[in-house]
Amino acid sequence: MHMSPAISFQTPAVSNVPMPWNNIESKSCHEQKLRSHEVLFCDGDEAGFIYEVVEGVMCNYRILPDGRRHVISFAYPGELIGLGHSESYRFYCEAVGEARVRSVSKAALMRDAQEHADIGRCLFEFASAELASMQEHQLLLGRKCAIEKLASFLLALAHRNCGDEAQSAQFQLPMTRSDIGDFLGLTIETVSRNITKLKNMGVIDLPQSSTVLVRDIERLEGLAEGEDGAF
Amino acid sequence: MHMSPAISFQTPAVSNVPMPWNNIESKSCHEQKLRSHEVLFCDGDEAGFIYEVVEGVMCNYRILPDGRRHVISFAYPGELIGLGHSESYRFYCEAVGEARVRSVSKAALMRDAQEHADIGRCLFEFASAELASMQEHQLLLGRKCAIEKLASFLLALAHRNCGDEAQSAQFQLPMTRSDIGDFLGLTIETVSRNITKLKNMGVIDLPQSSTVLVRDIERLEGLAEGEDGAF
DNA sequence: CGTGAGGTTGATCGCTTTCAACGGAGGTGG
DNA sequence: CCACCTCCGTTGAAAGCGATCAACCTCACG
Repeated sequence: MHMSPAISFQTPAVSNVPMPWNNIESKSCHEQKLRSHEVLFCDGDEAGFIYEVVEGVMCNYRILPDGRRHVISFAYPGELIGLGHSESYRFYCEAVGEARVRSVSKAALMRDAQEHADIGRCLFEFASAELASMQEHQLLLGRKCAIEKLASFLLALAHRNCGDEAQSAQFQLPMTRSDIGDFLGLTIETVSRNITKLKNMGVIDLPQSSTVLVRDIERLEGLAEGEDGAF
Repeated sequence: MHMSPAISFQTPAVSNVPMPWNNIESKSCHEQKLRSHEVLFCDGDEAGFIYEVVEGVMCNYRILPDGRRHVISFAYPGELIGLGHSESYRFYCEAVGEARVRSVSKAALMRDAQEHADIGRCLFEFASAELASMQEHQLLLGRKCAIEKLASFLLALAHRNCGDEAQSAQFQLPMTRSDIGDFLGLTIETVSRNITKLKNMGVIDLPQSSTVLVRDIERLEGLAEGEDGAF
């Protein structure tokens, strides 16, 4: 039993177990298709729905008054968006590429949770898993240097896309360098430089700028945890 | 209705509403007293309990293999510790000064949640509120400079200790500069320098090194949000 | 072929860290 | 009672890392 939080992805697994409310609330559930960069909801919008990503990748972000942006998380298929909001959403949510999401009315969900305790429990489990991965991400933001951040990020994507056991993994980076930078607390230039550095070290390869091939996953793991990757 | 998450404290309020399980689970609930720096639980311990802080301040932190430390949150009275863990705790928890906590068996709590939907819902609300404040803290860690971090931190403490409406607020800093640094992603020296800077700017005063008096709360709010405090 | 967005690379700057010394408060023992 | 020690906080000087500014490259698209 492994939960898939929307927030961050230090927790690798993606379970395709159907959500428990699928059977119960199918009538208040409906799917929508999003174009690239289409906005699902804005900071301040009434938070009426919780969303499950069906296909594609969603990006949750906030913007400071002076324009600085912070990407809170990327949400992959099977993950939930919209937990942790009360009356109104506290961040923006948009599609990174084309995407599909399933919306569930929050009111209906809460009503059902009163009768079916396992729904409430399931929501709590999701929220817990999300908390866990956010704690991991806080550590990254507060205490890791640039190359450790990149290594951690790529490692998490490798696990998410290719499973935990894969020795060499190839996957896409659907998001821009700017998205990555705003997620890791870095600038695009620093992201680019350190990806290049990892490539020059032989840890990864970049067939295209949006395709990553992990060559040495153990080394990547070492770097992510801060094993002196100088030279 | 305001929740009090244990994690971070960008959400100011502390409600002293009794937890809903107090009436139901009083038998599996008991209080313990902690000396200064006494450890409540360790990273890896079996996560059998959820704790409510009754008195004092608790500190949740993690340690990287190479010794770097990251403080996830400080928990004040009325707040919960131990949400977001599955089988085992994923961080250390210790008392900042002397403290008292009330422990609730997680198993008993989960069992009761199956029968009383409002308990499950309440836990979910707590977890949601915690998520919200962690998102705020992520923004701080990823995108704010040192003085903005300090201003945000002191502002949050002022609200927590003195209420939202107080014009000038005085409060204690029970934690060390090292704790603050590890919470904000800074070194002790940078913490010290920027507290001094705020003092020299006339925004705060420091009767003792562990007592803060906020002189100009609007200026502090401005700095916390990044209104160019260079001048 | 021109255009524009996204990505890379180089040079320089500045903020935070690092290293180091000092000061004050509290506790202990002579 | 005072010397001494340790822990915590402050301050200074220097170094380093990531940010900033700027140029160039690449690719998709009209």
